[in-house]
Amino acid sequence: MITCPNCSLRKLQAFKTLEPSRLAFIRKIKSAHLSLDAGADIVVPEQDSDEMYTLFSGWAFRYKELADGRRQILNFLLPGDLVGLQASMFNTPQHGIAALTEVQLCVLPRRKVWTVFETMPDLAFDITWLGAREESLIDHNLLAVGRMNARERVAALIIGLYKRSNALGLAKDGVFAFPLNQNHISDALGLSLAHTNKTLAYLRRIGMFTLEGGMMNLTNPRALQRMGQVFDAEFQQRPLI
Amino acid sequence: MITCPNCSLRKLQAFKTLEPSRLAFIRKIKSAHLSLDAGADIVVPEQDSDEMYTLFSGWAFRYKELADGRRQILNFLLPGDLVGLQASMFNTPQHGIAALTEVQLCVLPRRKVWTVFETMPDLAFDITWLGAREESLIDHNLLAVGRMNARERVAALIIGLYKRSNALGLAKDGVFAFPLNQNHISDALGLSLAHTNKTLAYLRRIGMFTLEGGMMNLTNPRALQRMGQVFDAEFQQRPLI
DNA sequence: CGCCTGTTTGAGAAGGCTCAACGGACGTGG
DNA sequence: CCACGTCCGTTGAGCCTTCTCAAACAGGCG
Repeated sequence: MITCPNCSLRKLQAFKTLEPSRLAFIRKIKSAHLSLDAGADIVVPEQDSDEMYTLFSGWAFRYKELADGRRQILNFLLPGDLVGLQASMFNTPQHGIAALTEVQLCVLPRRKVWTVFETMPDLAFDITWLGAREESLIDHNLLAVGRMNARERVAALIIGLYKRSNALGLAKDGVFAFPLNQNHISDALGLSLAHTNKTLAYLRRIGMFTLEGGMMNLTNPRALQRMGQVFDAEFQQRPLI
Repeated sequence: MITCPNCSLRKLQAFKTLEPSRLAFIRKIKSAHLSLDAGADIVVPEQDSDEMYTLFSGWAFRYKELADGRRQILNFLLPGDLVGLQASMFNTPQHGIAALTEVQLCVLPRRKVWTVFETMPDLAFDITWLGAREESLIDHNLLAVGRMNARERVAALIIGLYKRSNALGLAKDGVFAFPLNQNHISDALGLSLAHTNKTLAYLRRIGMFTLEGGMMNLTNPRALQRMGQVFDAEFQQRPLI
């Protein structure tokens, strides 16, 4: 059941207090729910979109493409993430967003974004904070793609997704759902498909993880974290204001 | 002279209207100016900062480093850009910001950011928009670093900086100030210094540009733009709200 | 003059790429 | 129930873009 009280946004420490008045307001501006199958387009590049979303359940990813088809995945979206903030701030989005799994979205009409800023400054602040948080994730991806070798990149990606899953209560004892295929991984890390496969095989061989049926099992999270140079501090909590 | 009316923010289409009341408000929350020499740290990673800035003049850059010293430049900051929005939204910044040239900054105390959201929703919206714009620039960098070869990356960087300079009125006939050295370029593009040098030499040899005394002269902007696959649409204007 | 920072150039190594083929799992239709 | 197509993961051979290491050069400054 899709209801605001159990929205993952609360797990991100955003929308902390949920007084009746805020709840009522949120309910009023939220125009609908939306369910999409895995693979569906949520935002299409260059195509105007009049909506912004919140990801209630499932995974999605943001990407850009070059004219000849080369694709770069910019970041992955997990429950509680804002979908299409950038798109809603510009006239035409310069990136695409697609569903990685089946997803449920809460729809916020673009015009209403302004209403939020006008009438609910703390909510507006939350939106800005979520935007800054996404940028921080992209920063880390850029560091990985620009300055890490293949092993380090893969390690950083896996650990990063694990930590985010964990913060949402979606991981247990190093085990969590991992819906990416090797194509997604290679496009996220700027590697070729073949080399991604070999790197994954290597990490598996040295006992870093097992992966079957879409479930990732980290068998040596310490070593993986060290290899990926991912620090807890990267995953920040909301500030006090 | 540092005055709000001639701030480059206006050239970005932000802070469009400048009525006396807004101007007075901005002046009130702006606590000081700050001048720093080239090379100075503006934000130090992991070190709490109580201030956010607006870049009035000069260039700066945001970067991240790995434990062993490998550095990735995330994006460059030009006049009118927000400096440290992310840092001000988190408790401790995960990136550093350094001055590339001599810079002049307008200081906005971190606590006042909340005041802006509370009392000036349109200004708050501008801040969020500037944040989304920065993210969009990083997106493009990530695409370049992840999926372009060395020539394409260098071309994309040069053209991107040219377009931004041009939008600020800082370029004329393909000529503009280019304060980066090859170390900055290589760290921004995820290339080694040696290969960056060879790539630049190649582009110069085929007549794409000349560079002397810190002035970049684009002698074949068309070809350079094609090589970098940079589109005008990447540099968006503010939406209508 | 000597030093420092930044640029240039070369030789050799290698990490990652391309191309190609194969295998397994799964779903569909005859 | 089997044949087939498709999607995804796996593996190998050879190549090439980019890296590393090293050295030398140019300009500015105390």
